[in-house]
Amino acid sequence: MPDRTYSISDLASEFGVTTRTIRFYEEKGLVHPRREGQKRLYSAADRVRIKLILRGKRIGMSLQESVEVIDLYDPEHNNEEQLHSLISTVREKRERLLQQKKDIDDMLAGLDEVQSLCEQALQDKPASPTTRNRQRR
DNA sequence: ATTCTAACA
DNA sequence: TGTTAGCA
Repeated sequence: MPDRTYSISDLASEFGVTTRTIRFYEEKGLVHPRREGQKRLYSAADRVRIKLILRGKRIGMSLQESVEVIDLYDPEHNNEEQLHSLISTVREKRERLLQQKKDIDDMLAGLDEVQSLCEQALQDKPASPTTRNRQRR
């Protein structure tokens, strides 16, 4: 049954998002589920597409960026122009991640310093009565 | 009970 | 995106 279909709530609950989020992606043209009257019917392919979009979101990609990557799986768009576009996107993504890594390392260093000062202050000061009570247990 | 559209926060 | 209203 590889041709199973999913309701919008099926996918929403599976991916931990609201149905609004999935409809929102459709508004943005990220997915085009087929309809059965008014109701949306998502195919296994639609499901994968949404999964990839959410993954891209987690690693900081914009919805548009995710679409660019996802479209590579579509033979129709594997032309030279698209590939150049993707290479450009990947390069920019790499630069952004490196910058984030630097910012995180700097902040981590700052936190180490603060923690060190706090521990130092506790060590140089005699334990308060309440602290002694906790230590006794 | 579910889903849908539309509109507003 | 969340929420909410009013339908089907």
